Amino acid sequence: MAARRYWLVKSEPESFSFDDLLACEDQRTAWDGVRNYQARNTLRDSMQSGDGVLFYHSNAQPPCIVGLAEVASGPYPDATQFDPASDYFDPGATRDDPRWILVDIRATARLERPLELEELKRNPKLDAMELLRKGSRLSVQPVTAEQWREVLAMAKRKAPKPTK
DNA sequence: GCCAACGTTGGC
DNA sequence: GCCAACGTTGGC
Repeated sequence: MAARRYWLVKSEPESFSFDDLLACEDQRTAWDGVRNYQARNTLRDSMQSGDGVLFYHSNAQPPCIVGLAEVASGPYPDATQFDPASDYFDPGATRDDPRWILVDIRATARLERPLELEELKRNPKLDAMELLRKGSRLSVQPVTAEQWREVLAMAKRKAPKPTK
């Protein structure tokens, strides 16, 4: 059995928040709507059931990591690509040759406190995190085991004093 | 609302 | 294959 891996997924809380995930039956949902090839390849080729997931709120005030989740299925086709009524409909995709793949995500725990982007940026141990790279827009991205541990450790520490 | 950084599209 | 135009993401 392969070692557990770690990931970060972004979601705009206005469209789907961590609370929305907690409200789902079994706290799980199909992580649909990803329409970026690099993110698709990660979902399809690398994510495995049981992997750890950091749940990040983008376009939020402030943007922050709010919770933990896990990959709860293997990869399978995103049904929204076949649905003409969906915003995610892709006329170029067919059931025989699906273009977009997803996995299920299940919430496991809310963080002790939200970790704001600003605070993450100030932690030198997270310098190499994909989320913090300038211009990074990937909505599904890898996290190293060290980064995962550091994020969890930060959440257990007290919030830093505001700097402004 | 602005805009930098990317990704995609399509003419050539 | 190049690259300009356009669309999207997402912090600020």
